[in-house]
Order: sequence, then C-alpha cells, then structure tokens
Amino acid sequence: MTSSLIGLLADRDSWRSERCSAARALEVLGTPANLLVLREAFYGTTYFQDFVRETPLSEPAMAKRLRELVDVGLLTRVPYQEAGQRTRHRYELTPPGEELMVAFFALMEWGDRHAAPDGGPVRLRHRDCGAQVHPRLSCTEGHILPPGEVEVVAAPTLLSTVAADD
Amino acid sequence: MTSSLIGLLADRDSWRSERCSAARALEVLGTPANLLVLREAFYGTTYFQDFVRETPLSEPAMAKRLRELVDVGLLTRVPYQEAGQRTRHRYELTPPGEELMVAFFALMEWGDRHAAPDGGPVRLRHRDCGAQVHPRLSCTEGHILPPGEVEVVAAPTLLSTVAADD
DNA sequence: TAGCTGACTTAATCTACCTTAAGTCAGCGT
DNA sequence: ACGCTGACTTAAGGTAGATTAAGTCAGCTA
Repeated sequence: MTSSLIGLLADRDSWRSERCSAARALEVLGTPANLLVLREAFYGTTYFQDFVRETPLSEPAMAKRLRELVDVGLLTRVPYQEAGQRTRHRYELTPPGEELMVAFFALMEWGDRHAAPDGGPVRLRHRDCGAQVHPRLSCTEGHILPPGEVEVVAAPTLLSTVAADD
Repeated sequence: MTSSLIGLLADRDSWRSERCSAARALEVLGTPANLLVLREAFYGTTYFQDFVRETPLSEPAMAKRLRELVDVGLLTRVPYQEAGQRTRHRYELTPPGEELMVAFFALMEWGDRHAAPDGGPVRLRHRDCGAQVHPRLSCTEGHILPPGEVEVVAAPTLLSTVAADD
C-alpha cells in the first residue's frame, strides 16, 4: 500500500470531497486551462498578449481565465504604461498564487520524468546557491522522504469526534 | 518578480505549451475529476464502490475516469476475490501514479492554507519518525527554499541551440 | 477631433464531460 | 440451470468551457 490511512476510518466521512482541501484547491483552479495560465505566470509572463501567445488558449478564453484568476485572488491586475501608449494592465502573481508553485513544479517534474525523454526543457535553480531545485516531501525532522513513507492521518483537532485514536 | 527566467528568452519558443512537461502532465490528468479519483487512491481507496462513494462522481463517470487512469498507467487493475464472491478488480496506484503524490499533497497544503480555516482535515506523517510532512522545494545543497528563491532556467542539454549560457 | 491599437466582449457554435435511468454481463451459490 | 449482485455500459440530455469571427472601447498620436 502506498500511503496508509491512520486514524478513524469511520471519520472518513468527515473529510470527503466537500472537506478535502485539495478538492477546494481544484475548485479554485477550476479548469485545466487555469493551470496553463498559472504556468505562464510562474514562468514570468505578465502581459495579456504574451499569455495568449504562449498558450493554446484563444483571446476570449484567456480573458475569461485571467478574470477568474484575478477574482479568486491568484493574480492581480497592475497598471502600467509604455512610452506613448495608454495605460494597460499586467497580471502578476499574488502571494497565494506564488505558493501554488510548489504544486506546479511537482507536476512539472512528474511530467519531465514520465513524458519527456530528455528530462524536460527547463530546470529549477536555487537563486542563492545555484543548486538544482526539486519539489520533495520533507518532514519537520529534516528528512526528505519518498511518497511511500507518508502516512495520511486524520487531523488531531477536529472539533467534534476524536475519541477513538489508536 | 516571483521567479526569474534565466537563459535565452528567445529560446522561449522551444518550450511552449507543446513541450512543457507540466502541460503534458495536465493532459494526462485531463480533467479535474481525474485528480479527484487520484486523491481517493492516495488516501488508500481501491474498490470501485468506494471511489464512487467518496467522490461526487456518478458510476458512469467513475468507470470512465478509472479506465482512463488505467490506460495512461497511473492505476492498475488487480484482481481479487472475496469469500463466496466472484473475482473482481481493485484499482491500485502504479509507481508513476504514486509519484504524483508530491504534487497532490502540495495542492492539498495550499488548500489547507487558503481555504480551510482550521488547517484541513488530514495531516501527513513520516512513517519512520512520526514527524509532520510537507511538500517543499529542496535544492541539492540541502536547502529548503520558498518559491521566491527559485529561478526557472532553460535546460542545459537542448540538442540544438545552447550557446548563450551565462 | 478623427483614427489607430491593444485589450477585451459578444455571439454563435461545438465538444467534452457530467447527470440520471436503464440495461448488460460474469460467475458464485443453490 | 437459474438467479443474484457488483461492476460496469448505453442512451438521452444538460452545462461549462472552448473556438472563430466580429464588435466595442479607451486614450495616445496626429
């Protein structure tokens, strides 16, 4: 078994989809297209036309996605003005948006490993030390662990029913 | 700026969506529903009915998702037989499927932080030391770093054009 | 003040994936 | 051999999000 479910299996009902944090994250991300747009943002894209150019999305779709991502607080519109041009807006990651990078980079690494023969077209580098960066599972004791060593346990502080711990 | 794009910006075209590993991963994941199903698998679910019960998906949709996930190699059908029952199949994560855990858990942690008031209903624990586990960006020098310290660089070994490295 | 341009919006249409409601089918127990 | 049951499949219909093709609109340039 890959990850063990520790704790009250009965409690399982208390964290079905409605309560699953990842499910909520997925609601926010909404559609795969939103992740495509975020990818662009992670790569540093901020201009509308660049978003359109770098993704397979059409203008109307992109406008919609960007608006949605701004609405949920992953991007912000920031005004800018180029010489001789009128004021326009760029789209920048908010801190919550930036925090999705870990998940995104994990996805990317997975894609590199399983869909790209040569390891993929981009690398992640630690700005401060230059070493390569990877998303990993890390425990508070400082261990880096493989997925197989993770146990999924019910959170200890559920208001109601936590009597039958092991 | 959140993450800097180092290397040839011109090379940017060489790793647009078609080549982006994460985009490929997204293709495989396909629909948000697939991630829901995988979530269940990560939590330890293996039986068809359990998948149906624990997610908002209907039977036909679940059958379709499971088949697709088996087809792309994230799950395998393994036969089993309960006493007095005919042979049926469970759905187990394959190693590639298991490797998606890092991405999934990162999504979950993000959801915990931004959508769950109390930190979410489940915790991750290191089987061997009991400490809490978090998805993190880790560099090969052993640093755990925030997303802001990551630089996205073009991969060094693209067959063709890599002259202008820094 | 008229025109240009980038950033959208609107409209019509298509498709993918969902739903519910019925089948279908394999094979164990009787 | 017959029926039951869990695991699907089929069918009909809905909705969300995509596409292309045209607008619209703000505001700097001329």
